[in-house]
Amino acid sequence: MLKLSKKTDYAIILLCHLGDVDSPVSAQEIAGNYQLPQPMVANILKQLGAAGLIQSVRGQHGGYVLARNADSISLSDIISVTDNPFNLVECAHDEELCKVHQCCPTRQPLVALHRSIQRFMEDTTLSTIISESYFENPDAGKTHHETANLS
Amino acid sequence: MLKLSKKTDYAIILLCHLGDVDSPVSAQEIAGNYQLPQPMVANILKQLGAAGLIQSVRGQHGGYVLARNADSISLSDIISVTDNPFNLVECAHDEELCKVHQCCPTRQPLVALHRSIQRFMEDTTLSTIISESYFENPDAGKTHHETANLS
DNA sequence: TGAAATAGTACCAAAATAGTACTATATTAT
DNA sequence: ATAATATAGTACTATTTTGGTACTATTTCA
Repeated sequence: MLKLSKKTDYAIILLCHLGDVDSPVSAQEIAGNYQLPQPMVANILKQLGAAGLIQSVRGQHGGYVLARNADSISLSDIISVTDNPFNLVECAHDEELCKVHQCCPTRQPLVALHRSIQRFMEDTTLSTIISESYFENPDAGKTHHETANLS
Repeated sequence: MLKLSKKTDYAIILLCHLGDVDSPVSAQEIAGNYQLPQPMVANILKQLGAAGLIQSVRGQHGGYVLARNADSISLSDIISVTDNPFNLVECAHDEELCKVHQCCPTRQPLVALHRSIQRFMEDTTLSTIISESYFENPDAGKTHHETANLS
């Protein structure tokens, strides 16, 4: 239906939270904070950890911290973990998947759209998202980053 | 999973076909031509008809023709019929749907992405798609239209 | 009047999404 | 030591969406 999954939606929220804090944050803590289902949050954090976007700290006062700088984590990275690698149309990365690629009218323009969205998602980083969210909810003053833009 | 449904994919193919022909084309004819399941094709055409994008001609030599000019049918129009109205994130058109809109970091950047994609889909018309498909499969010579572009 | 087409609706199966549960392991405070 | 609190890994379930089918009625024309 051409929308982001809740998993991705949640993941962005979680990562933004981690980007704001230095000490490890637990799944419970985040779930409580944003009123999200705790097991879901735990699962997503596990996946993000396995993918190397965040680092886990086990034990009693454990939790998660970002594994890299917030401006080197792109929206594309996140979506690759929580959805699948982005593919607007199946044939976007493999022309042979198309039954009618000899005469398919859709490939050219849809692949163009695919690439544009892809680039946007690569250019939009966690830094971008965090700074924009401050712009909207200015209860803290942080530096303002450049925003990737499609147009 | 952030991809177009088959229904949308098929719809674009069907509409492109109709855009190339003047006399009514039947569901069977198109299904056969592109090797798509006939009942699916019939259903999609029904929906496109109900939505006013194409016009039906009943009776023995009936079928469908475009109801309007190909350059006044946008990708957005098509997707509205075959998927749902496009919504990258639920809150894109209704902020109140967001449980955490007080502190949600995602809204601002994702709504920006939403709007960009939306605009692209409004700017890309059936004409665009048809002319680009000729560019890729040049077995006929037609005029070349401007292409909506995200970047 | 029969063949070929759309109109309308209802249905079904498979796949994806959203969310849960359980067991094991690591860390630390007491 | 050990209890408490955390992640790690995996497997499972329910709901929703998608993809596709079926059936009956109506229209048109040869």
